[in-house]
Amino acid sequence: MRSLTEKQKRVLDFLISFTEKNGFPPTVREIGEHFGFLWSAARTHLKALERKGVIRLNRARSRGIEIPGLRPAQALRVPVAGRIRAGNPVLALEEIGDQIVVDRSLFSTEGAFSLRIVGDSMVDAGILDGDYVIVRPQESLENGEIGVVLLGDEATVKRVFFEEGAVVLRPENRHMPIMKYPPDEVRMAGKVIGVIRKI
Amino acid sequence: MRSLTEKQKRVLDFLISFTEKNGFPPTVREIGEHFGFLWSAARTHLKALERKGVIRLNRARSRGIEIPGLRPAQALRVPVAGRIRAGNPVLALEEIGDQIVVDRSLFSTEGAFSLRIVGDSMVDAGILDGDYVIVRPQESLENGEIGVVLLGDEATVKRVFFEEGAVVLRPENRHMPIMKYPPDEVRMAGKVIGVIRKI
DNA sequence: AGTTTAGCTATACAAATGTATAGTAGTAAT
DNA sequence: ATTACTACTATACATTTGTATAGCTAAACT
Repeated sequence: MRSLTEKQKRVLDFLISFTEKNGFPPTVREIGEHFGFLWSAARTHLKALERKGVIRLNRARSRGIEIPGLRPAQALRVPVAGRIRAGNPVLALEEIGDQIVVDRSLFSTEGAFSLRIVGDSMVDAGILDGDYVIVRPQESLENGEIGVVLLGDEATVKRVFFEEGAVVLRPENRHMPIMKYPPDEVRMAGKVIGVIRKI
Repeated sequence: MRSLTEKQKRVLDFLISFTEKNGFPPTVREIGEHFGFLWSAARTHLKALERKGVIRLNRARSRGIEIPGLRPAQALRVPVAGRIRAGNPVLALEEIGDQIVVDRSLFSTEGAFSLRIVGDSMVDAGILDGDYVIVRPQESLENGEIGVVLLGDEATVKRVFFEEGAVVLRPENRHMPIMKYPPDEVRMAGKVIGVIRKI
């Protein structure tokens, strides 16, 4: 494949960023408008890019530009739960207000959900008030992992240890007390696999 | 809003699943083909759904069905810089190894980039070793903000204060010393606007 | 000097897609 | 029974979008 000209590179970059932003490729006229020229010029660029093998033009459909190297769904959509209800057998996420997009290469779990942290109980683990935690739903935790635990209908994020006859919930905050519960009073909702903070 | 009929629900479900799968909504003819009827029937359904307030029909563009609540692709791709060079007038990101996808509703800045944190100098601000910080490029910082600072070609994340004749870089770690530099030895690369951690 | 190529304007036309209207049949509500 | 609505067929037409062709200019190449 012959190398691209500067202009062709810029057009290709626009195709990629437009597609990633909108989820679908631009029309020839949108390309022209963006660069300030007519669609026929855009069309010529597209045909040059196709001739050089970096895109494919899918006739017989509008917005039919295909970019082989472009990984399509790099984004995973995660619901932000306002409440979690301990349904049976599965947990029910309630008051889903929003969805946030996370990177599949970082958080690949289908079915993951998110919670907004309220309070300072985990500051020593780098989880601050207002942070989003990404949670992989699972019914059990390893000793010492940070997880989402249900106490009745209350969901809380703590570091979890298992002792004989007790589940120990340890806040990561020197000023807060460790709590112990009988195993039948707590239920694991999932493991915290990530943190996202907006400053 | 009046409730939807069974058929209208099925059409709406198809709109949603098609859009999530493909990234863009179907055409009226694709809807008709899927259900086995003509496009004019699909069109009537769409108008009924619009009348009932669950979708909007964006005239003046093809595939113009908008489903509120279903946001399109909210993904912003952010490069992860391995090095930052203090070019003039702009900074040069070097050794870009990867790109991560972040949520536009959280981090909307075009031109943002990301750095991988090495070390524990910011643990008390909830920024741990291995975290990604999202950075909005800017040449100056407000007093007390967390920013990316260039000392020569070395990039470091610190909380920044300005005193007379000195720039103060304060690590968020009790065991590390505060550093002061003459203003002409440091250069601001950007403000830390977010943190992403994979556990 | 002549030729090719990139990069554009201008315009025409074709195909895809959206929109509207007329009509039929069935169902539900008043 | 009448009205309104759903759910479709059939068809016409408007708009958007893709494609092609004929230029024109500048730069690069032979």
